[in-house]
Amino acid sequence: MMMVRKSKGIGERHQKILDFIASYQREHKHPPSIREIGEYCDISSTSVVNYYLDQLEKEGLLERDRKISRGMRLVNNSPLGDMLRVPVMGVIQAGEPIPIPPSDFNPFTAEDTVDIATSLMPSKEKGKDLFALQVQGDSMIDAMINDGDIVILKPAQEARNGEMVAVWLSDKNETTLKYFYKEKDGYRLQPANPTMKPIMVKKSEPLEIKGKVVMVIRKMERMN
Amino acid sequence: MMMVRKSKGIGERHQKILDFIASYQREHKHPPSIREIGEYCDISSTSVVNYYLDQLEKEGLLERDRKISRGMRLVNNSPLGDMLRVPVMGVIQAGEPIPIPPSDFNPFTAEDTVDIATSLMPSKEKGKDLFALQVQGDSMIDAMINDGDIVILKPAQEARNGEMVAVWLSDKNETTLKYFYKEKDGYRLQPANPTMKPIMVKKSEPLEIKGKVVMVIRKMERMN
DNA sequence: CTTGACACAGAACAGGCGTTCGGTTATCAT
DNA sequence: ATGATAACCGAACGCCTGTTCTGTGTCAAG
Repeated sequence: MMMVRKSKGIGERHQKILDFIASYQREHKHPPSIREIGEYCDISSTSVVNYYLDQLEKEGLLERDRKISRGMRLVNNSPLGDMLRVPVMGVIQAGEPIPIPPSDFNPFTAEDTVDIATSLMPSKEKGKDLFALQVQGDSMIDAMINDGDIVILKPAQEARNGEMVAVWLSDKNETTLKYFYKEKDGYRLQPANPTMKPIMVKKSEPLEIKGKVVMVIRKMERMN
Repeated sequence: MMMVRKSKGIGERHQKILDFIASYQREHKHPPSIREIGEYCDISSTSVVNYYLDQLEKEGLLERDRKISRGMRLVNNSPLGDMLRVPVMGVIQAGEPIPIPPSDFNPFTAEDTVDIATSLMPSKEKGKDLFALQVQGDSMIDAMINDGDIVILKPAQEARNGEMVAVWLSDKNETTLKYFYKEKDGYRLQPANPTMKPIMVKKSEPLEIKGKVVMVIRKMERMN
């Protein structure tokens, strides 16, 4: 019996071909040939595979370089995207100042870095001046940040309401991560955990904003 | 006159070939053929290109799939490009079951995905069966996981002590993320936040482990 | 000077691989 | 019934492409 597609949309077999191309590309680092597609999809004739590839191309899901071996590529997502290399400047912990990179710092020569896909980065923080810190200790726990977490920061001296910032309270000799709110009589540092009380800082008290938190990454690595 | 290489290291021509392969790959999304390399590098014989490619392969700068058209790939610098594409299967929230991908699921054709650099992945969880869920609501707050966070999970039906797991408590109709500990009389589900009390589950009560949490990602996106 | 390693050229061979074309079967509207 | 169309098969054709083999000129060591 025949398939029931009748010219509109994408059928099961089209999908299977797309899946195969993607996984083959992933595994072999180059696209499959028409005959390899046919073998995987139980299509005995190369002309039928060609027939389907033509349709996929018309649907805009595939690009083809005719006459070139394996000259096809999936056109939707860009699997080989770019990523940012963010330098890990050190650790952040209560009672210690926050290390800040010098302006001429080159992330590619840094010893310790983390790679972040640009597709993961919020908004337009794609600038290259980002830096990362590893959290040490449980002191940030009211910011929903655990021991060992990696926080990615964008250097900043001021912040808008609702942004999470890294602040240095010099009189308390304390480093902390909190949501930042400006109020009439000073600043409110709101923990991320809503069950916890905010810290109120008067205008007279010193408060240095060191950076805005852009992202938090927690790796769950346990034992062996 | 001849080139002056004499068997050791990489010469000017090797470098030109590597550069060409890289730029050709960027432009065409697939590697060049031997003859195309020859044309660009002013090498009239395919055997000479092959000769150079062999050397590059011996140097470990190139990999080749013999007999396969354009079956070569640069192996050296991968500061950019080595990432996992993890499908976002849906949301996780209290009172809802956890969506689990079918075994034949292909992440590369998924509509919603997140890209994670393999360098960020813990241990050897580099398998392709990972999936991601977006946290909805504050119910996971005692697991140090906030509304909007992305959790990356590895499918699992059982866990070892100390691992963070996604569990489905069918009698309480509740989904939750907790650290897992097996004890004499049942299981202890320990919140990540040490100021909070654990949940004790008796052996008689139903407890379904759905997956182990491998990573948590929090994007701090605020206003515009 | 001889020898051998090295860096090439060129041609021929053999598979790989996309393309094309003539047929076949099933479904469906006319 | 009949023609149109979609979904196939198989084989042949021919370019694409990697491989291999023979040969040539250079250069340094013995």
